[in-house]
Amino acid sequence: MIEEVKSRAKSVVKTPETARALDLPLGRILPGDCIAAMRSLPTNSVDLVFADPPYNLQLGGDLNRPDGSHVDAVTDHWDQFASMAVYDKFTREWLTEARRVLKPDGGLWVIGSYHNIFRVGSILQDLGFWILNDIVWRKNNPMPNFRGTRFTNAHETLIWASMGEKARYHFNYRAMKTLNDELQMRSDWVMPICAGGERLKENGKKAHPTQKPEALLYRVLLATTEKGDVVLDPFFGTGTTGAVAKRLGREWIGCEREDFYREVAMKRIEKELPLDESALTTMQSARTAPKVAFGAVVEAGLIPPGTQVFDKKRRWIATVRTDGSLECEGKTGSIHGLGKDLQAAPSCNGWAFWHYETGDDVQPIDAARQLYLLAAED
Amino acid sequence: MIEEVKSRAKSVVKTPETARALDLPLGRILPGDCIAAMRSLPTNSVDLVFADPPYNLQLGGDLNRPDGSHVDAVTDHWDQFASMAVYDKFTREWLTEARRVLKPDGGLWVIGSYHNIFRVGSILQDLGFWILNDIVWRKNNPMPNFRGTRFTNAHETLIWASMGEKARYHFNYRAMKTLNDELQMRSDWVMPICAGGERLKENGKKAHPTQKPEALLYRVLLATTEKGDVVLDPFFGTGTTGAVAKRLGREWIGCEREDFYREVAMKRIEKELPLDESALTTMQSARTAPKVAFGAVVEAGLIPPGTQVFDKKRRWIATVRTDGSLECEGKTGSIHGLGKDLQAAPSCNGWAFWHYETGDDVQPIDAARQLYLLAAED
DNA sequence: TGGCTGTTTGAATCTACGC
DNA sequence: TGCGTAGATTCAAACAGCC
Repeated sequence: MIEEVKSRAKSVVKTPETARALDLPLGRILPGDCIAAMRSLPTNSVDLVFADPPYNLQLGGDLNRPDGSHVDAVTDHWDQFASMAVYDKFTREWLTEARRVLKPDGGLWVIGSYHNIFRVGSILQDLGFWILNDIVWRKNNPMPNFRGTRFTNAHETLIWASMGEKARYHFNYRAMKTLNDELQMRSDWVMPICAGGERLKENGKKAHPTQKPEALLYRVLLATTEKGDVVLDPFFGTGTTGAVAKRLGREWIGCEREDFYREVAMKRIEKELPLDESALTTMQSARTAPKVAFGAVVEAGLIPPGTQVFDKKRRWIATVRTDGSLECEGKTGSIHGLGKDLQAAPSCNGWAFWHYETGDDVQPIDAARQLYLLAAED
Repeated sequence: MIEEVKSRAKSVVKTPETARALDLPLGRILPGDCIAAMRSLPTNSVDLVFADPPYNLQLGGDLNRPDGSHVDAVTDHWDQFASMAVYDKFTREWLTEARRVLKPDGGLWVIGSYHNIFRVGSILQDLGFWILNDIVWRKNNPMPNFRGTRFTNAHETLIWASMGEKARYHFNYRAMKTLNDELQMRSDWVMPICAGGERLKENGKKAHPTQKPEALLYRVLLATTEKGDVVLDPFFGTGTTGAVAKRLGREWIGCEREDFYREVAMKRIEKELPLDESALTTMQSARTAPKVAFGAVVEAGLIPPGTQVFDKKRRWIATVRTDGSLECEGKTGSIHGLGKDLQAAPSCNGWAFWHYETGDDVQPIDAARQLYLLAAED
């Protein structure tokens, strides 16, 4: 049996029931300003924040300088500076609320372009968030630069951060590797822009100018949340985050000030169907890094007690014992520990270090672990 | 003293003579701290600043690969800063000097990673620079994430900025489009890291831990400078900027406080040969570069009829025919079409797929296309 | 010489858990 | 919260060496 992953999955804690006990407005879009809306949420209650903040400076209504004076024309350098200060203040405020609402092991994602992402990145670092990666969404079909004055702006940037340098966070390494054809998922993601049937339209016009592709949210949520986690999107728009969260069995909360977007989003999410339990469970088991004890592989008879295992160059030959430990030249230990000791190395991955004979072939004992995993799925 | 800028090309203004009249230390590496060194340069005198500042990596303990080998990390003293505030102050100071030294129509490039680029981007915006693009250097061979804790950090970010929102700047749109097979050059550039023969070594050890690939500087300088322009690199290191500038007929000035790096850089740049006049003229020509048919390359004798071309692994060897088509195992077709058919692939870039022998070297046939383009116009 | 195999290496904020 | 220990973890490209 695959042993339960206790700490990372935290399946006990992360149930919708727990979330509801905190009186979270799950599956709802809070109206009004997102900063005020987030203030109504309890502290340490949310597992992930995904934010797609505006980066034009029209933050609704007139612009005001930090001292309250009115900014009338964004033309001269002072006014650029003033409007930038307004944007920074707004950014600091919503990030501060996001930080309060997040659990200590929660995650933060923000997407932006060169107009705003440097402001956002600096401010979230100043607030104590710890950047884990910056991700580049490389667009397959970007808008060309019609005037030929710059490089075609063919990407957007996402920042993924934890609550602090020492904070825990969730990363489903295996799921990402599986998604990427058994190679580590990289920091550059190639995806088309949102178009075609996925693009929401009302009366033939696109409902939202910057609707994000569902594939983007799919990867974000699969990588950094568990089933049942609560995802908050402070700039909900037409609800891509909510739609994908519902599909993947995650709980969601949105904030959106525009009535029209809230209506479109609710209509959209109602139509969304969650993947059924078995699909999610399969995904879950594929995702939670299946820790297999070598002892279980021995127990299953894939590498019986007494088998000789050896390093690639056969400098050391060890004997497998009933409890899954190894014995070599009078020393004993786990597959990792003994490999480490014999080589006098700082560390050793026993699965890759030790080999065994399979018929006419020699393979790392990791091959037996793979067989074990295949058998365990049925 | 500086003449008014009238046109984009400004070939009359941008001569080394003008620069020398300003007493610029062209072709020299200024020792000591770059901020002090830049203070010795006249105001409004430089056309481009390319900066590869310390990233402030803030690494933890040692890191080993899964095979137990040790990762040679960037632990040099020049990358250590006491705090983010100290790093910000340093960044503001060198950017301020860069701004003073730059001409009103000058350009600024900075390269960094998520550790520092958000600080740099924010500060340069605060100083009045106007971001024109952020460019993503997507590495096709990055270092993996050995512990499986995050996404593979597979890119670095460059910021390209002008002196202000209304400032003029230089962008060689046509040269970029030609370089990109007649498609607009995008904001994501795929290039390998600096390795192999290009990587400078002293006594068998790498001379500099973070040497940048010449291809990167080549594209930067070709895109945003003219022949004869003055390029300043405040973090010169082993002189990639200087080497490529010299090759492309640009003037250069470096700042570098480490004696060892200065020595290595000067030795390197002395060996560098400038491209000849006709090649440079072609490169900055604003005239429409024709899309090159492989047949034209054959016709020009760069790859004569009868030449054997082959894929990198030499699975297929084809013969070049007079009309620029290929023949292999009884099949014929264009460089793209035959490559596609042989591999049973959905598409194939024949310029990159087929290779040929050049003296003692093997190169993609695209190299011949580049030669053709250089020679095509006087 | 050539093909094959094994080794080395690169801007990296790189573990989890129990006591 | 700090420390000790068990356990898990890599991709592409350039070289070097060997047959």
